Amino acid sequence: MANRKELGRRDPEGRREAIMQAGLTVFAAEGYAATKLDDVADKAGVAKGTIYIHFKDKQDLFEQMVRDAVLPVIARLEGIAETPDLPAELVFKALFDLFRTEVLETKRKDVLRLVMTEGPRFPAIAEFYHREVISRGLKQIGVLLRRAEARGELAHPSIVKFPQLVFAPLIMAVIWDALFARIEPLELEGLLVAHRQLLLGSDKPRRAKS
Amino acid sequence: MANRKELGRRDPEGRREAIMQAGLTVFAAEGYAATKLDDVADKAGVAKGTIYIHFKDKQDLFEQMVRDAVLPVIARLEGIAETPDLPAELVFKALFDLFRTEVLETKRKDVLRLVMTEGPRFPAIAEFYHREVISRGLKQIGVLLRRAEARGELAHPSIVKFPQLVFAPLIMAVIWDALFARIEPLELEGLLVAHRQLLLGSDKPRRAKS
Amino acid sequence: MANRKELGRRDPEGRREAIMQAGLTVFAAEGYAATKLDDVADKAGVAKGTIYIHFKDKQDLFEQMVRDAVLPVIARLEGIAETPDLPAELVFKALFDLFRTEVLETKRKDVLRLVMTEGPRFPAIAEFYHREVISRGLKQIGVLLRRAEARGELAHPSIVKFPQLVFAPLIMAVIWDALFARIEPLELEGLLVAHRQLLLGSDKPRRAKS
Amino acid sequence: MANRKELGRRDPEGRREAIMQAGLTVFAAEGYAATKLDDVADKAGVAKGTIYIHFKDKQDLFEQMVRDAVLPVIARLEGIAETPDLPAELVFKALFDLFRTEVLETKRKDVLRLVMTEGPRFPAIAEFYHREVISRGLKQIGVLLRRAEARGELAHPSIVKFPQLVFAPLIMAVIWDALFARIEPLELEGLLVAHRQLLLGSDKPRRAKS
DNA sequence: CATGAATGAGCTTTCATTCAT
DNA sequence: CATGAATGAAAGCTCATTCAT
Repeated sequence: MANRKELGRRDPEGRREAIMQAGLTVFAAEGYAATKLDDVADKAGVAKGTIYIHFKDKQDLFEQMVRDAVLPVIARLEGIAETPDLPAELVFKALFDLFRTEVLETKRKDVLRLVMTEGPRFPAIAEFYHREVISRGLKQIGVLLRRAEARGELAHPSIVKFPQLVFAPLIMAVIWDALFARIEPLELEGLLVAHRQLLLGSDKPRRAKS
Repeated sequence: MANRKELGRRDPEGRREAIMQAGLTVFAAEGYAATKLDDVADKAGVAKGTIYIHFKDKQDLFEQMVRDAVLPVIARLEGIAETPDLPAELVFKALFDLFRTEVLETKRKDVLRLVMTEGPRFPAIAEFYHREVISRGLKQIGVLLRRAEARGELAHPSIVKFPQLVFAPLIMAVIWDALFARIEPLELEGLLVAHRQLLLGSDKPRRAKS
Repeated sequence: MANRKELGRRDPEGRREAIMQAGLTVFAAEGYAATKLDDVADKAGVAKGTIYIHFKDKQDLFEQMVRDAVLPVIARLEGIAETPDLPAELVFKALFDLFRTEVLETKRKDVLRLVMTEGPRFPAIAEFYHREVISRGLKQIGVLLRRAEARGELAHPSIVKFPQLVFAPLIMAVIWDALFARIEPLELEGLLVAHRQLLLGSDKPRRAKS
Repeated sequence: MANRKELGRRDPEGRREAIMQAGLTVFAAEGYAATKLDDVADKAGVAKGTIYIHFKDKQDLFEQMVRDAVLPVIARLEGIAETPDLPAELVFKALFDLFRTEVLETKRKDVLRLVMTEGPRFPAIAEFYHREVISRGLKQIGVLLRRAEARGELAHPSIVKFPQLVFAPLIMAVIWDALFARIEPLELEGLLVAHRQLLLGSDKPRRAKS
């Protein structure tokens, strides 16, 4: 794991990055409290003391790591609702695919889970996440939902008031995966297709009924 | 905090119970790793050593506590789909109301959250929970969904294959509450109403539009 | 050094005492900052953690130890000036002998030195020492001096305003001993005799001269 | 604090000097063990590594600093007893005034205190100080005392054998100042006047009595 | 020479677990 | 059974010292 000597004796940003990467891995595996900075240092290929050059303390490393991992996602959030002429079906597909490939199938999934599990003990993290990710995300989803409703694309208008319902299955998927992946893995793509059909009420099955 | 003297000096089962209650509270507030058995003992009104009379170690206390808190819920799960003649709308309402009043507005919400957050480090807990709660629950929901689909009550048949979608908003609600209750509390009842409308596709709003 | 097992597994006061004794020894030898609680624990014959049962932290151990060592001296201070009819010569002799046998030739000498050397970093200790020892001691010495002056026993009345001059040689002796004992030991008794002669201006030598 | 740039970028001796000055300040404030070379470097306006160019290690810096601060005092010591015709009163006044203005009211007071407090852990320093300052000083004072005694100026001849009594109040003053300056400042000049009167037995007050 | 990031031994403090009472 | 003082293995953090730049 350790890539000692791989990064030149002088590469501050690289070291900082390596420590945060290692931190993410260990925090995700052990949880905040059970994480030993010794392990993080080992995995990052640095000495224990080096962590304290780049971060004030364990908590600072954790918070910086979360912020750092979340920042690139924030940029993406702004652009979701940008092409207003696309049918909602495609937009939601794009949205869920983005989430799947960029979060669920990535280490960012672990950051998301850490936010969920450690957030209650890190108000600063919870607030940051709400402000930077949740409220922005909900706003964007709100735009999408209202536009879709205006076009009659929504299965039911009441979702407009509860945009959280749109991403609830994503949250569940993260949790499910962490708990039950080995016991009963989730068929994620199918789940998201079904969820979209619920949201947008595709007509084919309905017709089949009448 | 301590209810010393409240349990009549001799009452082994009461002590065990008190320890688990105290454990639940502290585990929920601090997380497993950050929980000090000193605090648990204080809150339970017993000496630290007493914990080791009733439980093998910290992990055992945690697992017993989860099991104990989950058991009563299991009993209820079996009976959900018992009255086959009720319309799905009412059954789901009953189901969600049950979950809301018996879990979300109870300390059991904290147990559920502990399972979600600590589960990855406690395979035994994850397996137990999957076996005793999740798979049973999904089976029951599956029955409900198939029955509803047979009657044409479902908004879309694809949910039948993904019964997890039914409780995804409940999971999200637990997480949301723990993270953002203070920042932006969730209007739980409305959310669940909307979710039911999505699942069952109530026609009224649609008609009102046409 | 360690007297492990010598004090019964239950003897809280004994353990506390042993830790303070060990602390005194190590603090005196190494200074506060350089003292390792590991060494204190070893010397006291207890486990490291045991220190934290009896004392909040290292600083608390230090302060308690000083207080504890100083307390018995305080009691004695009150009684110095009690027999007003004795000639000053005898009173001062008794005073210096007391200091010599009870402090300078005792471990209390080390406590006194620790107060002097560490006091600037422990305002609480400095204040405590001033309040409980210095100001009381000066008051008593003041009484002695005024009484002696009234009887014409003093070599010079100006000491009355500077009672610190009375114990200055004692302070010097403590310092000298710690620094130069091996190089050039101080002939303490002679020094104190000479000091008394200075204070009280014994006439014999003068007469011998004339 | 740092006087970066003040020493013209190239001035090895200036840097060495700056480091010792900074060292003196920090050692005096924190004590040897608690002094961080980081702080010394900051205060000196140099990088931490620079200290190791000029000094072998922390201990070397400490010892060099003490030596360096003590050297100029040594020169003065030699000349104290040079004008044999002056009355002892004036010589002692000059001596005490010198000590007061050149040590007690100077940073050298801190060096003196450091020697007293850290000396027991630095035998080299203690020996150096004894050899270069104490024994020379005592010799000079011895000369003065014998000369004064020969002229009948001494209050009592026994001081001749204990010249330490002459500077004991100076030691006490340094300690007192460090501990109690804020609580009960010492009236230094008056103290030294009284001390001189004790040593030399000025006659005026005596006469006033008779 | 000067720098300051990096190192890692070492220290204080914590806390799950034990066991004499 | 119950107690809680005692234990000692960790873990977080510091800081004297080194060395590539």
